[in-house]
Amino acid sequence: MFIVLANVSPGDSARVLTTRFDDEGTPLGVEYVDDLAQFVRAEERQRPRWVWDDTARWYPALLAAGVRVERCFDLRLCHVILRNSALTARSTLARGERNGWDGPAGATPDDSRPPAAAALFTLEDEQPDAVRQPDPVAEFSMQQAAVAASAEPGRIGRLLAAESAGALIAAEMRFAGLPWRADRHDQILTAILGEQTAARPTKLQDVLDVVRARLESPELNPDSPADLLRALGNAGLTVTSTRSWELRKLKHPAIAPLLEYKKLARLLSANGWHWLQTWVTDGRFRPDYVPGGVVTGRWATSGGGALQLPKQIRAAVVADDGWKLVVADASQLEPRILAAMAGDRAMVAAGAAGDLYAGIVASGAVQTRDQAKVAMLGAMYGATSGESGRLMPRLAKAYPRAIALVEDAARAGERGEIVTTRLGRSSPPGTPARRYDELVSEAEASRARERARAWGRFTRNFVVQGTAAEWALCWMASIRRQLNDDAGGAWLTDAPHLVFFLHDEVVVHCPAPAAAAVAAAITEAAAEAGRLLFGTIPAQFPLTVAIVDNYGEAK
DNA sequence: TGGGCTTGCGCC
DNA sequence: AAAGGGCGCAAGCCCA
Repeated sequence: MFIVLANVSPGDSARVLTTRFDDEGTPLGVEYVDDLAQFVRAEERQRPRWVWDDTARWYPALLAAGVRVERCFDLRLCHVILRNSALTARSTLARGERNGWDGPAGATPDDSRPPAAAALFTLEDEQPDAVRQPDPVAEFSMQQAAVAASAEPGRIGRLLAAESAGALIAAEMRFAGLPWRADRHDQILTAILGEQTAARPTKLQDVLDVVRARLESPELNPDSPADLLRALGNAGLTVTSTRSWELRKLKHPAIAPLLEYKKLARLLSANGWHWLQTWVTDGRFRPDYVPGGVVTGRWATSGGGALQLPKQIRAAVVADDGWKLVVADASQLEPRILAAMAGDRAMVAAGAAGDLYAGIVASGAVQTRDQAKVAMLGAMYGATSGESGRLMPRLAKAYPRAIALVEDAARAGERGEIVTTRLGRSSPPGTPARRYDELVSEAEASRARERARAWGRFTRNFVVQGTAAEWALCWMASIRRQLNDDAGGAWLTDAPHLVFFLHDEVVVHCPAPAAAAVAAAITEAAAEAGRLLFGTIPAQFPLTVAIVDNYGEAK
């Protein structure tokens, strides 16, 4: 059963119109609801799929009221997938004009945004009302039709379910928060940066003093690339940028302290006391996850930089008393995804024993594990030069199917074609290839070729990164389902629950006695995700699982 | 003063 | 060692 939720009017957020459908899409009736939380709680016993325009708009209030939902269908996220997918390209939805459902999250149809702003999200002026108040029931029907008419309804349907489950998880993780000990964080900062002072923390100031002395630039602002470049030049050091890896090549007594300064300054500005004060409250870090925020299907975050949490401060993530953190990450996920989706039996076999890179070495394709890693990264990112570029042909010889898959994706992108992940997420349209001899100058033709190659590198990576993101969504959805099944009706934060997600890594916060069972569930979920995406292909997705008191202990 | 751009670097 | 994919954020810079 599906239950579609819609606001009755823009000005009345309390009253909700609910429309019920059976599994075949037959409407069963409508009902007005004034206490949504109570309604949802009661209906959950029948395990409906809740259909709404935007999980981030509906679910936080339900969670705050103590209500969880098991399944949902996020119309906005699903619309974007169906709009672009090659599997639904002929659907009415994909062929229709862009409308309010194509707008960014937050520009929801019936929020209080003034008409002028809403109009920014449509290309058509004649239907502003339709844009501001699109009908979720009509949209839902259109999406169901698009899936049903798809050449691969199973795949695209699985993707929509996984994407929607991700939206639920994102809201729940924000609600629960990542356990964060401000006192530990402060200790880490003080140990590395020194005591907080009005100007710079003491250790940061000390190392800056050394840099200024050795460059004989007492006024140097090290945070200004231009100023730093000037000072380096005055000291006889010729560099074109102030990037760390560039500076590392230089021989000069100022370089070591300068690199040290950069490292400390980065910690201070990105995750220092100011960050702590801004993002951590009541012992929890609550980042704003944005499911589907990256074109490849990866999540993004908005504010707090949760996906860039430096290893230096992860020790501040501490389980509550009597609780543990179960930290799991998928080893070498992207190359394994590539092997599986290409059906490259040799590469799948190379990963079967545990370390994929060691397996590649054992096959004789390259000499060392480092070479295997660099060559694989080059294959997935499109390296053209350096060691990575040189090793690629050897990889192509040993694993022709895997390499052909990424090469084909790159060529398609260069021609301006779209590429598609395992479950059916397609890349945005590129620029159609132009005939270079039509361009007026060789310089212009050269720029056009480079643009095409760059887009090819993007599409090459898209199929791998995007399919890995699908695997991760399925993995996480399975973890959530198992944890929920095992919770015995306990509230979200009273039982094991997901608290963090980082592309190929999850953290579950759980009572200590449950940790071993949680680890087993996470492991089982990885196998299930592999089956969901790749069926009987015997690809392994091994995990590194750690049961720890703080995140810093994991790896 | 504030918006938009660039630079550099953290994560995968 | 430093070429190749995807991001977000802070600070400096530039200009209105």
